[in-house]
Parts: sequence; C-alpha cells; structure tokens
Amino acid sequence: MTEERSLNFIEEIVEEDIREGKNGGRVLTRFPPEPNGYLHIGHAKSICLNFGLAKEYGGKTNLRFDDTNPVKEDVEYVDSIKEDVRWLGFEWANELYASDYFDQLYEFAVKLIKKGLAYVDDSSPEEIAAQKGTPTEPGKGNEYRNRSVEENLRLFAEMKDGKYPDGAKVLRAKIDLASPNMHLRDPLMYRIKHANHHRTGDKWCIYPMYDFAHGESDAIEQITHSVCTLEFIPHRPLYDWFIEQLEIFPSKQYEFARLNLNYTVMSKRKLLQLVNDGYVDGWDDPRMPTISGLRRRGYTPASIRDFCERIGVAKRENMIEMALLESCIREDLNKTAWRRMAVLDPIKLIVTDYPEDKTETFHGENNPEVEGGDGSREFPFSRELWIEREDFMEEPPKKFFRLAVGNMVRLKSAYIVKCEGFAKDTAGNITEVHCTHIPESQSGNDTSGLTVKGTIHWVSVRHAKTAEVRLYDRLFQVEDPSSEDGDFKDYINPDSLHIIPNAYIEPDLVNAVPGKGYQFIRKGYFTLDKNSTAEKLVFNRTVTLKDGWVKK
RNA sequence: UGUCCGAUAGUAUAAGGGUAGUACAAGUGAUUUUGGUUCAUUUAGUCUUGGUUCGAAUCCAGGUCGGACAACCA
Repeated sequence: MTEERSLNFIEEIVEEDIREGKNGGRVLTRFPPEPNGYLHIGHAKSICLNFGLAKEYGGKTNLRFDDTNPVKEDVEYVDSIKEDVRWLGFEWANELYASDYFDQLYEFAVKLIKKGLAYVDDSSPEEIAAQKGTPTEPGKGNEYRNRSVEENLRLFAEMKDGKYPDGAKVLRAKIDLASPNMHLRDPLMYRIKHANHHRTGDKWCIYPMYDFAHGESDAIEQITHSVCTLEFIPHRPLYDWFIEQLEIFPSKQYEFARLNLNYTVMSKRKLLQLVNDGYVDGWDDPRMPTISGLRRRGYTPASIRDFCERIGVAKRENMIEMALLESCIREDLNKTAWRRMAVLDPIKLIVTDYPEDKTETFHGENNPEVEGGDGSREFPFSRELWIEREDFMEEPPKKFFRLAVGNMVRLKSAYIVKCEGFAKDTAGNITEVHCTHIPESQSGNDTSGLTVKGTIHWVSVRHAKTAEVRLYDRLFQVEDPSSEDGDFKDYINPDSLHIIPNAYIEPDLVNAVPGKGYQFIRKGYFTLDKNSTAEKLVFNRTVTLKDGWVKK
C-alpha cells in the first residue's frame, strides 16, 4: 500500500537529519528572492522544492526578500513575487526581509572587527580586483589590511554615519588572500550607498553585501535547510566561516542545478532586456517563461507544480524540453477545459440541401473526459457554416479523412455531410465548399448506419461571434540562445506571435470567464487574455493539441 | 595552468555491491462523433581505461568531457 517513491538527494538529506534528530526534527526552509524582477519558471522549481520540503516533513517556509541592494530593488517586484507564490498555491510562514536584520548585521560586523577579522579598506574597486589575483595566482594585501581594531571600529562607524561618499571605503572580512577559493580572498561585507531603500528609507547609507547577509539571515531565522542553486557552492565555505566566527545558528546550505528550458532564456537580466527593448509586451507577455506570463498564457498552478515534480532535483546541469511543460498543461486542461468550437482560418461550407431559413439547435458536452460530460451547452446549426480552410482539400493525399469531393465527414455534434463540390474565385482561391447532409445521421439520433473517419468542427455563419485569437510559438529559434554566437536577441523567433483579428466562435463563448481554460476542439487550449472585453473578446492559445496527423 | 561541482536512452530522472526502471519525446497498432483522450506495444542508455569483488551504474585510481568561481550584483 505504501507508494514507493524515490527521493531526491535533498529529501534524503532531510530524512536523514530527521532520523538523527538534528534540529530536534525541525524543518524550516526559505524562499529568498531579490525583489529586482519577476519570478520565472526556474523560481517555480525552487519554490516547489522549498515549500514542498516543508510540507512533506511537517515544517514551514519563510518568504524572505534579499533586499540588500536598494538601487536595483522595488516594491513592484515585492508585490508581484508575493502574488506569484500564492498563485502557485503556497503560503509562507513569515514574510521577512534581509533589511529587517540591518541592525543585527551591523552588530555582527562590529563583532568581527573586534575579533580582528574585518577591516576597512579605502581602495578603489579596481585596486581591490587587482589585489585579489586570479583563480591561478594568489592575491596580495595592502596597507589597510593592518589597521588596528580601534581604527576599524571608528572608520566603520563613520561609514555608517555618512561621513564618506559612495565607494570611498568598504568593510572587508580578513580571511586569506591566497585561498584557492576566490570568495575567501577578503570578501567585501559592506559598501557605502547613499540610496533610499524601499523598506528602511534613508536610515542607512551602508548596505551589507549578499554574502554577508544571506547566511546570517538564515541563521537569524534558524533555517535548517538552506537550499540554493549550484553557483553558490563556492560561497558555502565563506558562509560557514561567518557562522563559525559569529557563533550563530549553523544553517546548512545545499545546492541543486537550476532549471533550463529549451527555446527560451531564464535569466532575469535577459528577461528584463526583452521587456525594456520591447521584444515582448511586458513581464507577463504570454511568451515569457515568467510565472505571470505563463498565467496569462493559460497555464494552471497545478500544471506548473506537476512539471516541477516531474523534472526532478539533482546536481547535474540540465536542459528540459518544452515538450514536457506542454505535456503537463495538456494533461491538466484535458481534464478540466470546456470544449467549444471556433474556426480560426475560415472557409464557407454550404449545406445545399438544407433550407435557407431553418435553424436547429444542437448540444455538446462541456468535457467528455468527465463523468456526465460536466454539463453541456447548445449551439445553432444552419445552412451556411464556417469550417477550417485546412479541413477541405481539392486534391487530398491518400489518408486524408476530412473533406474532399466525394468524401463524407461528420460535423461535430450535428450531421454527416457529403462533399459535392466547391467554388473558386478568379484568383483560384477556394471560396466555398458544397455539401449535402444525411438527415438520419443527426448526432445522438443516428439511424443512417454510416461510419465516417473524420469529424470536423464548425460554426454557423449567421450565429457566429467573433474574437481576436493570439497564437504563440516558441520565443527563440534555437534551443539555447545564450550559448549561440552573438547576442541572444539575434535568435528571437520573428513568428512567435500570430494574431487572428476575427476568428469565428460559437455563441456560448461570449460567456467565457477569465482564468478558465477552453479547448477549441481540434485546435488547442485557449484562455481569455487579461485585455479581453465584452466588446472585443481576446483569446490566448495556451498550447496546441497533440497532432498525430502528418502529411506524407 | 588553481579550486570546486558534475557525467545513466533524444531530454530529464531512479536503481545506494546482486534483473538498468519511470516520465516526456519518437515509432507501430487498437479504440474514438476531437487525426485529441485512453489502451497496448516497439526503439533507445550506464563518458573512458584500469583496479577491488563471485558480482560494479554504484567502491578505488588515472584520464576525457561539461560546468562554476576573480562585480562595491544576488
């Protein structure tokens, strides 16, 4: 009865810690975004991991904003991050900010100065970089390194009191300039920034570096498992050094490989460029891999959580195929989306033997995957219908199951029709398809005994409503834009957005509600765009249906 | 030419000294009033060379390949 599920390496660590009674069996994780951009699907992986761990092992998760750089951060981002985490379905135990700890962090720094483990350096950024050496050559010190504790205490206090301009001085940890680990070569702890902070206002003009704030914040909150991405592995010895010297709670850091998705980019810097340079409509453009973009595109929280579950957690670098994400949303929507009919690229079908003034009302299940169909809706049928241009072929290949002269096809939830002919305009474009119908073949009442291979969707011309439909394709033409030569923006897919200004939709679709997924039968899953209005409906295509039909 | 991390089907991820499994993708067939769904089925993998062992994806050693690390960013 026990479902045997394999654990990822972090779950194994947590389980072992619990077994050994570490931290009294307590599990406290945190999700620590910097409020300088919108969350993306890569963050979703981290969110699902951190919150998932806590949920799984009876613990809690803090939401902590790493807001140590006031010039890049903004409340707009704080708000969007909170919205996205909640939308994904997670609730944090505490909403915290690294800036909550600025006083304590300042005391920590003073303590290190007093221990002779930190000093004020007047060097310029260039000088410090030069003195650090390179990964293969050791760095060397400077005269400031030998300042007395008293002088350091005085200077650091003066830094705090605003006596010096930006960049004049920094506080550095005194560790080892010859360490093979660059992060241990006297890393910066504090820098001077006369900047207004979104939380602390003008209280401070010195701000701690991430490396002197993150581990300490974890310790203050008594985070048991501090989970982050691979690039922080070399920082870990530094965090451990601070914890040891400061004698504070020993949070343990564990690193996993960040998510990479093909045909997109996943760095906040690059996403910001796409937004600022106008390549997309904003952070929530449906082509963006941001949480808000996916939401606007029609992805559901459940599908994203499922995706994060399926990609797993490990330490090797990875590049996940977009097909997996699409598989997750299709699986979810297949079970929940209401079926509707819409014609995106119309051509007129005339049922020549159907009276011009007659209208019949047919109905279709909302969702055949649900027991009972999840209810149904009605739609009118008449002599002239819109069908997809691609559902008729003048010269069909062998296994073409749709309309061609002499072929029969089922009009979904209505009649079987037989194609008798078609009409062309002077340019040779097909303008009409002519059919006759089999009256005994009415859906639900079919006594015709006929079986047909194809079923196509349709909308009554006289009753059709219109809507703008936006079709999205991958944002980039190559799997990994960042690894290509030149600028990643050179590889943007020029056809990533195709707008159909006037698609014909069945009447019931005017009742579509925001946030719900609809399957346009045979065409894909769609959802209302945030800019849709009653006067002008706008649908975004979330994802196409899988298409097993390949022309030979 | 330093330190650290990693390497299992196309893509991910399990197997923790004892049958290399799962998902997605791809192929085939069946069902189907969506060429969807569902079901069945096939293809396809342990970076390399040695060693330990009755037995190695797993442990050890060397190599190869990939990645990370030098910002008053996080």
